[in-house]
Amino acid sequence: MVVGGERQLRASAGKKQTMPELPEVETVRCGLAPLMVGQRIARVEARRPNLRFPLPDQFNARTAGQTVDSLERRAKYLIARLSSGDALVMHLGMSGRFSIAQASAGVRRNETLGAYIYDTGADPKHDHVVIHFDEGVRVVYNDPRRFGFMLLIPQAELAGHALFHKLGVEPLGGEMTADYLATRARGKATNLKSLLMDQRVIAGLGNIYVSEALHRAQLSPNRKARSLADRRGAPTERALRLVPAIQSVLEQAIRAGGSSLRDYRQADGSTGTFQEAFAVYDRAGAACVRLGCGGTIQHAVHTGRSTYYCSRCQR
DNA sequence: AAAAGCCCCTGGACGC
DNA sequence: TGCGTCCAGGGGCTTT
Repeated sequence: MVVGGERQLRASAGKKQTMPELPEVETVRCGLAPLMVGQRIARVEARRPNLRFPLPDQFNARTAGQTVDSLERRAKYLIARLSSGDALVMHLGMSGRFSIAQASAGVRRNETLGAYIYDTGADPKHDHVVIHFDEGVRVVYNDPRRFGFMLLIPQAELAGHALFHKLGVEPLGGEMTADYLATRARGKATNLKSLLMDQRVIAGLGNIYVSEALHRAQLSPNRKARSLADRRGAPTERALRLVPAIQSVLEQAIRAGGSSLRDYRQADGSTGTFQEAFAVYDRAGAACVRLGCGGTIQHAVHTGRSTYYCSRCQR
């Protein structure tokens, strides 16, 4: 696998790219963690001054020589805790991706590299940040649209930071109960799609998985959010259906390695496969896959985002 | 305060 | 084939 000293797969899937949501970010985390955690950063190379936000002041000075103590995920953020006490917070935005390269010929292959390789087939001109590790591994951040960002935040300030302090529950963390959803939805005039997209309510859901979860729960995206609660604020049967629908779709997507079509390649060169299991996303005009439904997938727009749903079985 | 709209950015799809 | 136009969207910010 080590070819010409550069170990970097470059291939393209030739498919439409989708954005990273929770399952994709979790897939990235699982792939990067064995390469980064416990390793010492040799230097960080910022090839441009900013992504969505300016890259951190003294980026290299504050990271070089630091060890990565852990790599965590919160919502769609990756958080690398450094031995300095800082946290490197990374967000992939719409088009962010990581690839991994080994520095030079003759470097003993790091066996953990076999776990996941993210190759992107991405244009190197969008390789904006390169993290060089002592062992010769490079973690390369590529982001054509530059909606992603990286920030250095003292770990002690993470919880209170504007990015995090308003975030809602993790959908897979055990706090997302029907009672919780009912409490947060009670009295809300907005539609169900917008409620589920609201990161202050549930952290990490995005456009694809909201559509998929609503189909799984047989709930219309147009339904009023408040219909998840009854008059006394107790969860309705709809809220009880929604919880396992959200969780199962996310768990299935994580098991499939995410669904981002061109990204997050695994060691054998395969991509995430969950897009093959989409029931509604990007399927406008197609037949509903629910057995015996016979409906047709509709396209709609909620708060500026595409929504896909079956108007027959989602009520 | 809640809800909706705007904007950042680039590549890909599409129409002529 | 080339060029223009539109669309994708996470989330911070602004407006209503």
